[in-house]
Order: sequence, then structure tokens, then C-alpha cells
Amino acid sequence: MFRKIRNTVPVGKPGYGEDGTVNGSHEATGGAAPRKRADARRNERTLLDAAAAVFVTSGVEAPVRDIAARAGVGVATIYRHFPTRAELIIAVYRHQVEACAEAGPALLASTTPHAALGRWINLFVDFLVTKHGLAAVLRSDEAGFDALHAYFLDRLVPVCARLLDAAAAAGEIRSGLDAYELMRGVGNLCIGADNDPRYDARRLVELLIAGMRVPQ
Amino acid sequence: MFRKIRNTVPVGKPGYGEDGTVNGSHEATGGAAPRKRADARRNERTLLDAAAAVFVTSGVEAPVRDIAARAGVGVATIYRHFPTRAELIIAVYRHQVEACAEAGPALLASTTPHAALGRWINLFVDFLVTKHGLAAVLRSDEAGFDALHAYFLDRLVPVCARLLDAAAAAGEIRSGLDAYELMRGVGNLCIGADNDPRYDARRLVELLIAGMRVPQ
DNA sequence: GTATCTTACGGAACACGGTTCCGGTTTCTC
DNA sequence: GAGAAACCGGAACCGTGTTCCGTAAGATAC
Repeated sequence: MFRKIRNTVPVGKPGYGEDGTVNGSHEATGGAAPRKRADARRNERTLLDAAAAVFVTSGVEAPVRDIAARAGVGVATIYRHFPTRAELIIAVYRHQVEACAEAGPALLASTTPHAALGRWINLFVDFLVTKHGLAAVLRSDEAGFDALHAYFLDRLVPVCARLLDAAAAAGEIRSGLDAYELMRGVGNLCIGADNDPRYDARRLVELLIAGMRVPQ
Repeated sequence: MFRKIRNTVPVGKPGYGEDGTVNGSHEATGGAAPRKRADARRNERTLLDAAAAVFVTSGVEAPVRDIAARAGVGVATIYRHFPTRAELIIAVYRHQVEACAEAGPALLASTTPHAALGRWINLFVDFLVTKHGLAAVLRSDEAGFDALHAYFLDRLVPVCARLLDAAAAAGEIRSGLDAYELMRGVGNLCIGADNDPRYDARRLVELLIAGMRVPQ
């Protein structure tokens, strides 16, 4: 039931880079990177593509067998490359999460802190609601998703904290708000935002942000 | 995979009443209530108690077999009395949901509309966060939980709408807010509010409510 | 180019939880 | 007390996540 989270790649730099190689290149990390076999690299890339496609149609909780079938590989191959589903999800969405994280400072530099915060939160919400089931899984406390929580939080909470601090320093929002709590709340509000036409997460998140402003 | 939701009891009056009988009494519904056998009534009551106990310790998504074991009955007995897990959950919490629903008009009569709304939402939040996993299951879109959604929404959305209308009429909040959306949002914010000391759903819900006030 | 060794693969097998089936038992009615 | 109907328990079934193991593919040495 419990799995040790293999954290070989320390959740820092991509793993699904523009050159298509995942671990194919000579890293400078102590020379302990034995360069994977060619078919392994090929399969990892194929799996990422297949997973991305299946996630779009069936959500991030699609059966492992479906992803394997789509990629034309056996199920064990998935587990070999991505010991937990969290790691697969992270690998698929890493680009977009990184982009979101990097947008924070950029927004802060280009407008007022409160507007920057609002726009950045909107970016995050847009990302979440377009990923079928991702918000729900982000909230899940099942073992195996720890790495997913950790990645999202590690990457985004500091950015959010930066924006919050700036807005608080500018006197636009109440101080003392916790970035972690805000991110969780926003994430929660995005759960089920697809597949329910009567529920608009963006509207509620706007209310939440509005509620953070100083009374007048 | 899919189950037809048996809706014999139209989600109106208890089923777990103060006399302990569930369907043991002569109802006035066309004389079509054949009075269940004694062991059936006994088991239903036992199951409700067992489920309530297991829900407290293991959450509302506890394995069916655990509940059956605790009640000392076979699993099929659960399915006979509660064809879907939703119906079991509804039966267990019906009293509290009813109490919450009835508190709405009472609050409205005793204070200002906005205060009443705030206090009522707090009641709802308190209810949800103390029921391990209930908020999450309330949001789940798995087949079989339809009856649970329907019950909560049917029972609570009208109450919430009443409070919203009153507050809007008093000019205390922006008008046009949808009660359904608000309930869903509040429910979502309660997901995972247990088991995470850094996340306080009440605080976020307060922000949300604050964001609904008219700008000044 | 071939032999050998290592790495990775695929699918069967296992575990676990929800759901259904069926032979047997309890309760009700007369 | 006897027969009929309702109800029960647990085994069986099914879908999904996870692991195992015999085999194939790639890398390396010659």
C-alpha cells in the first residue's frame, strides 16, 4: 500500500525537455547518471505523450492499463519509469507549472501588486480547471500523491507568498494571510469545475480574492 | 458500474426516527408499505449505528466490509438496505442535515440577513469539517453518489437561497449570487479541512463571505 | 560481426475493494 | 406447528492498482 517516493530528480529541472531526452544526456551530478538504454528513453517519451492524451479524454485518474495500452507498452513499464502516478502527472504538467511559477515575478514587475496577485491566481485557476480531475487529485490524501502535493506546493507557494507580501506591503490586502492556505483554497474551489455548467470556479475565486482586500 | 438509484423514500422525512423504526410503521402513502420483517428492521438500525461509528474513525469512504463486520452482518445485507453508499450516508446524517436546514429560517428571524447568512454558513461548515471525508465525497462525481448530491442540494440550497435573497434585499451583498454555486464553493473549501493543521476552512469561507459584501 | 552481459520489457499473477448470487435460515401468517 | 415469503451470510465475480519473472532488446568487448 505504501510506496517510498523515489526522488531521484529533485523536482527541480524538467525531465521532458525540448530535446526530447529525459535522462539521455550527461548530467553534471557527480557522474552518477549511467545514461539509460535507447528503448527506455523512447518508451518514457511515448508514455508521456500517451498519458497526456489519455488525461485529456479520461482525466488524470484514468486506469493505468489505458495509458499503457495507448502507449503500446506493458503496465510494468509505466511503473518502472513513474513509480507513482504522481510522478507521471508531474512529468506531464511540469512545463505548465513552471510557466505559471515564472509568471509570478513577471506580473509583479508589470503592474500593481493586487492586480498581479489576481492575474496570477487566474492563471493558476485556468490551468487547473482545464486539467480534468487534477484539482481533485491535488487534494487527495491517498498515499502515492505526496510527491504531487509537494511539487505543486514547493513550486507555487513561494511565488504566491511573494505576491501576497507585495500586496500586503502596498496596503491592498489584509496582512497575515497564509500563501499555503490560499493555494489550497483556490485549488479546492477548482474541484469539479469542469463537468458542471452551474459551477464557475473563477467567479468564486474572484470573491475569495475580493474578500482579502482591506475593508475600504 | 452504473446503478439505478432507488428513491423509495423521497428524501423527505427521516428514516432513522426517534422511535428507532425505519419502515416499521404504517405509513399513509397509499397503503403500499408492507411493514418489514423484525430482523430486517433490527439490522437496519444496527447498520446505521455501525456505519456512524466507522465513519467517525475511518471516514465515510470506509470499506463496505468494515461496516458489515462492525455490525456483525454480511455485506449483502448492507446492499439490501442501502443500495448505494450515498443512501447509507444520507441515513446516517439526515438528522444533522435537517437541523441545519431548519436553522436557516430561525436565524433569519433572529438577526440581520447578512449575519444570519454568515452564521448559517458556519453551521454548515462545522458540520462538514467534522465528518471525515464527507466534503470530498459530496464533490465526487462517481456514479452512486447522485442521491447524496441531490439530497444535500435539495435540502440546503433553498435555505441558502432564502438567506441570500434576504441579504441582497437588505442591500448587504451583491445580488445575483447563485445559492447553488455558493454551497458548492463552501463545500469544496471544506475538503480536506480535517487532517491538515495548516488549512482552516472556516477562515477561507469567511473570506469568501466577506467578498460577497457590497463594495462599501 | 558475433558473443556476452546488462537493462528493460510484457503480460501473467496477486491484492483489494465494490457488487452480485445463491443455498440456507428466520420470521410471519394461518 | 406448517408452509410461504422475506431476509441473511458468505462465497464468487469483476475492475483496478501493483509486483514478479521469463524473455527480448540494447550495449559492450573482442
